[in-house]
Amino acid sequence: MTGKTDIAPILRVALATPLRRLFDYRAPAECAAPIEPGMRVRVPFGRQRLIGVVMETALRSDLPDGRLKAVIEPLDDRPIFDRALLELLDWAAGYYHHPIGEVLSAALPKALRLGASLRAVEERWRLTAAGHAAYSSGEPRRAPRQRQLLAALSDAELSADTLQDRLGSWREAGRALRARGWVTSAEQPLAPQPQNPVLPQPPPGPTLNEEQRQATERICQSLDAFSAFVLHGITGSGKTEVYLRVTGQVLAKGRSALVLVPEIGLTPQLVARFRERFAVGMSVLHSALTDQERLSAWREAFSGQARIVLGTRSAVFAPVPRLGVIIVDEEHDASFKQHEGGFRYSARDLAVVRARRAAAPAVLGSATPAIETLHNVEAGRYVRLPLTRRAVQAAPPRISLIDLRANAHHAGLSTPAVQAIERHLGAGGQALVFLNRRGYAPTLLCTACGWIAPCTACDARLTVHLAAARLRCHHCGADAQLPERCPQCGFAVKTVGQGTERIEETLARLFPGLPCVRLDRDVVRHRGDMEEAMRRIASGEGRILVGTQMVTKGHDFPNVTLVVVLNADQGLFSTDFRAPERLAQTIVQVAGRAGRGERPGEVLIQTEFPAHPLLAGLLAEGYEGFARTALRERSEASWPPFSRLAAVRDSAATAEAALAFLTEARALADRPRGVRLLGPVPAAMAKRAGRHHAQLLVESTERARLHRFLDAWLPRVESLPSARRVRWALDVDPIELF
DNA sequence: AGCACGCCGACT
DNA sequence: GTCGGCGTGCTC
Repeated sequence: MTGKTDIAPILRVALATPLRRLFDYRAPAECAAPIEPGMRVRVPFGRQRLIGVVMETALRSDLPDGRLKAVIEPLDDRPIFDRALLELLDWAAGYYHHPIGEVLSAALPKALRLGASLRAVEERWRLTAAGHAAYSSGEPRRAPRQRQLLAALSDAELSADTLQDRLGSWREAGRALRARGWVTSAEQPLAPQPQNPVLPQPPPGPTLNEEQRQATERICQSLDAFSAFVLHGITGSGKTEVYLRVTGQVLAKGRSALVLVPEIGLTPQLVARFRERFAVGMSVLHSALTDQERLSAWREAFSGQARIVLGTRSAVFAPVPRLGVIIVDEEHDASFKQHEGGFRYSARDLAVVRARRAAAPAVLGSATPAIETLHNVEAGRYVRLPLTRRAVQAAPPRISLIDLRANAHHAGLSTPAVQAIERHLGAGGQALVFLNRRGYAPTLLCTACGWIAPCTACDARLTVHLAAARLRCHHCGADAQLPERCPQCGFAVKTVGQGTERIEETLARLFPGLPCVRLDRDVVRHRGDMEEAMRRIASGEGRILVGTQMVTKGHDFPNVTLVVVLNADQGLFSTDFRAPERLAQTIVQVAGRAGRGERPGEVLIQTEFPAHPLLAGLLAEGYEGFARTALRERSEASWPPFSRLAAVRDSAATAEAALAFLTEARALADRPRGVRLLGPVPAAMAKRAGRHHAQLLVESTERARLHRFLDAWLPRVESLPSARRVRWALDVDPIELF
């Protein structure tokens, strides 16, 4: 035993297993430097060797000495998670009742989970003296790949990447030559690449209007302490400019900024705005990166080389030394909530917790803040900073309803809507038609026997994709040929209902010669597709734009003067208490696309229920009026944020098995205090991708009670035999219900 | 989660 | 007679 390891001989290690505890290990016998919390270590675990993270050090273990194993080796010479991040993750593990090892695992890029080095290093290969001798004497004679590798290295040391470029697959040969002692390899730190080396003095940015100035000032007044700000700015009011100004101040103080966005693919404009404004390193983290790209982006953040870290959901865990602000753009967006897999967290909520711990401000920006967020404003926890004026054009769009019961409509388009499109196109504007359903039609029906094309794996109908001549399930991805006759009775089939593909076809027929541009996942599949569509719209080549949810996010269409919402009615009568909020946000967001240029905008919403209070309220009082009503309704019904929810969800091969586990779990909750259990019930679409889903809700008016209950209950639920026969997960603060 | 061990069915 | 099904137990 040497040095400091004597002082703390026990390391408590978090491992990526579903076990809710740490594992004690002896520090390795010989170790150059002490191992601290936050460092990765390789440890023996049963018959496996795993990589874990040291959470704490201790003088002794509760385990008898004989059962303790020693750490194999440390992987880091400094903590991969600094103290603040480690504590945040530990807090998150507690809040979301998820095993700490899996939480830490979710916070690291895959390459680092697998043991990649913290620092950017390069693997350099070179010949040994024996290698040079062997090469000169023409060896090896019968292994051409090895001979090529020797030749490549004969006059220069080369990096693994260079070898890959020159020789293709060379690893096999490399291993063989190393075994013979002819070549060696070593890791060498890579010089940091200079970033934005030639960027001139950043542009000063446009003049702020009074509201933007006040918001910026208010945030910048408290850069050294935690505050949560809600930048509530209508579309086009210049939220981004406020983000940029605040970031500028943070950078000037020598600190760094973390910016979270819902989906990076849809916000290239935001990335571009930051890049062109600041002459500092910037790291962009999102799901479309390869493992290696993600690793380098993470390293840029970790090393402090990147002063702005911009990314999607999991970037909330990115290392940001001297964190000075966290900005969450479009904070209401549901994609900030991870709702699949094991560790289900809200990046927006964690951003606020992280900012508090970093004594830095959190800025939550949205035109349509989440009801929870507005409640936090009312409760005085968050400060609302309103931006009510449009930067470019003063008049907000005029919104009206089209009563589908009183107006003729064909193929989903009412006569007033068609006339409005005609009028706006005639005036030189562009029209945006919004329908949240891709494909040609949602149903294929037999005209004789009434057969409807079903998905065999889901409780859903197959969607007709006419151009591709396919029937597809939008829930499990099932894909079949489009039949011409009913497979049951052989009679003719017809399509029923509207999708974006069909709307595009209808509009092409109604407005011949005026090209449509469609924007949905079927059209925008690859990188660059979006840019191409945007170019066609911006150039005016496309006059009518048809799109799904995709058009509500991020992009500006300056010449669009008319927005038509084809079907606002999905969501008006949902059992999910959050459905109205989502609908209102979608309507306001899509309406915000109209008239962002100099012309005034018009928004038409087609509905069968023009008197519905949600639509009426939204029209009369805008999003804020809606939010007031929604908050009152939630309060009366005691839904979140006036109560706290957690959902246990599971899936199994049969509905019985899925329900059986939850029923047993519920039975384990004897006399729960201040907590209600609701269910279990089958999920809304009970069968999905061949599995049956169900859920059990846990509700309490007090967060602390809910969490105390979960702490006691979950370990018992876990040990149920039936827990091993289903796939289950806990979702704290679930976003979608039933 | 992995990975072992351990007992009961259809097969080279 | 074995290969392999998944039930059960354990991992510092």
